[in-house]
Amino acid sequence: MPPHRSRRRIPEATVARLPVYLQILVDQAEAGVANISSEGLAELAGVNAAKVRKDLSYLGSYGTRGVGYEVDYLVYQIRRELGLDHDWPVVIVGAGNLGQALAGYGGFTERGFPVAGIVDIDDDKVDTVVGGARVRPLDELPQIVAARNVSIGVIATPPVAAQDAADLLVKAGVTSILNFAPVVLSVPVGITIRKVDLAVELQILSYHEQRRASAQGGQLHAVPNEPGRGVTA
Amino acid sequence: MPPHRSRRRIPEATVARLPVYLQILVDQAEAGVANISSEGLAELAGVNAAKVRKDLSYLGSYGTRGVGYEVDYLVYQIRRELGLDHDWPVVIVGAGNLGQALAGYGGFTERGFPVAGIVDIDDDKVDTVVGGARVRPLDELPQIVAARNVSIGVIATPPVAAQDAADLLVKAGVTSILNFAPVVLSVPVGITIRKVDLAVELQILSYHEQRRASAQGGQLHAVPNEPGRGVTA
DNA sequence: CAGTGTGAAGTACTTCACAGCT
DNA sequence: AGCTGTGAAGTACTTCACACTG
Repeated sequence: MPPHRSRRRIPEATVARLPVYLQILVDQAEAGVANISSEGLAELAGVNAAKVRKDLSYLGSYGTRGVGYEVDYLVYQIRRELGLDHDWPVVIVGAGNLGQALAGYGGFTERGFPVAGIVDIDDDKVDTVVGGARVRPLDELPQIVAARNVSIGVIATPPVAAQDAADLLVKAGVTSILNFAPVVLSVPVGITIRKVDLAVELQILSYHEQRRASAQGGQLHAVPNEPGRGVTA
Repeated sequence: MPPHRSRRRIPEATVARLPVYLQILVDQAEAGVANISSEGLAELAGVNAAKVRKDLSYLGSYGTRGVGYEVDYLVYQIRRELGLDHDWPVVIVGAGNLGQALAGYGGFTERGFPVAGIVDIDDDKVDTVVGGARVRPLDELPQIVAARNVSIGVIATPPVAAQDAADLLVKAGVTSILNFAPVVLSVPVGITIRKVDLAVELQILSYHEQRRASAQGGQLHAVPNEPGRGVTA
């Protein structure tokens, strides 16, 4: 089998786990580990070894029977499959609390997602500097997207402004959106959306706490590991 | 059927959607809408009507055939099922960029998760005030948890400190953790963990962008709506 | 007769278990 | 002998379709 950029579709559940494996493999490589078995990787990722093997099998046959996987090569293949062989500049809409924290969070740039710009509708926020980026007015969004060839937008606005932000991002040419506002966005077919709602996460924890509290006999229930949610409209 | 706090297990996928329905229903109630059909709610939530009906059926038979659901009553029932009939104070570990943004984000308190405290190991951060909360030293964590009866902890530390933070939270008596650090935590059985990894979200988007770019013929693929990931160790 | 509640069918993902390679 | 890669079995979730009810 030639080294191929695999064209078979990879299950979403697997796509959501590949970044986790990648992170672990990079750490292992830094620690000087050259090879790893599906069982070793599974242990570190907190999943079942069969799942690791099946997940990796979607990339191709990159393991060696009797031995395991070469860490560096796996890193390379996962990166390629995820499209991480080049940077993806992102534009952030909304320079409030969260927008500022995101812009200032070094982890983005470090992991291949440099902040191409951050915009806000509020003139008072424009020209303030957050995390090395100067906040630009909202109407410069199209220029930023065009100039830096941005295809990923991040919405960090208040809920009421989120749909407008989405519309503007799409109009500017962005094709993927990460939405932190607690609203359901509607976008044209072909635009990929992911939503991160912090309150929803806490509410799910609350559900489990509440069950725990009312579980007479106190027998504990296992909640399975589960991947991400995504939408391509 | 008596108004019951349902004891049947609700599928995780449903639990992850209930907060979304809840948000929409609260908005609708505020807009003066008294009744809503599964189809109407589905539309607003961006899901299939059958899914809405099945999800709601896990709570009990709270609809009226031929009419739909009474908004206020549904809000009440979902709140109860999610354990949102009282507040859940949370403690935040790590007062960096993200920790500060979370503490300052009014949405938490507003949605039933007041910040009982924020702690940091760094003395330079201690006593600074973020979002109305004064940062306390890490070793006060147990007192905060005990005093405010906190059962949910939020980890907003750098990756290397996250496992320590988790251990301390568990030792202090926290039983649910929302982890923003990009590491896999290991915790005792019975502790519920949810992880939010911003870089992972972007990498998933990157995958779809990358596929989009290399899709000869450009036929578009629909990525299904998918709920959250959770772990109870 | 509109719209819920739900068995049954369909789909997606997980796990098992083992053949096959090194 | 050990560990991958994968059909097949198992489980979880989604969607259909329709009986039933207000």
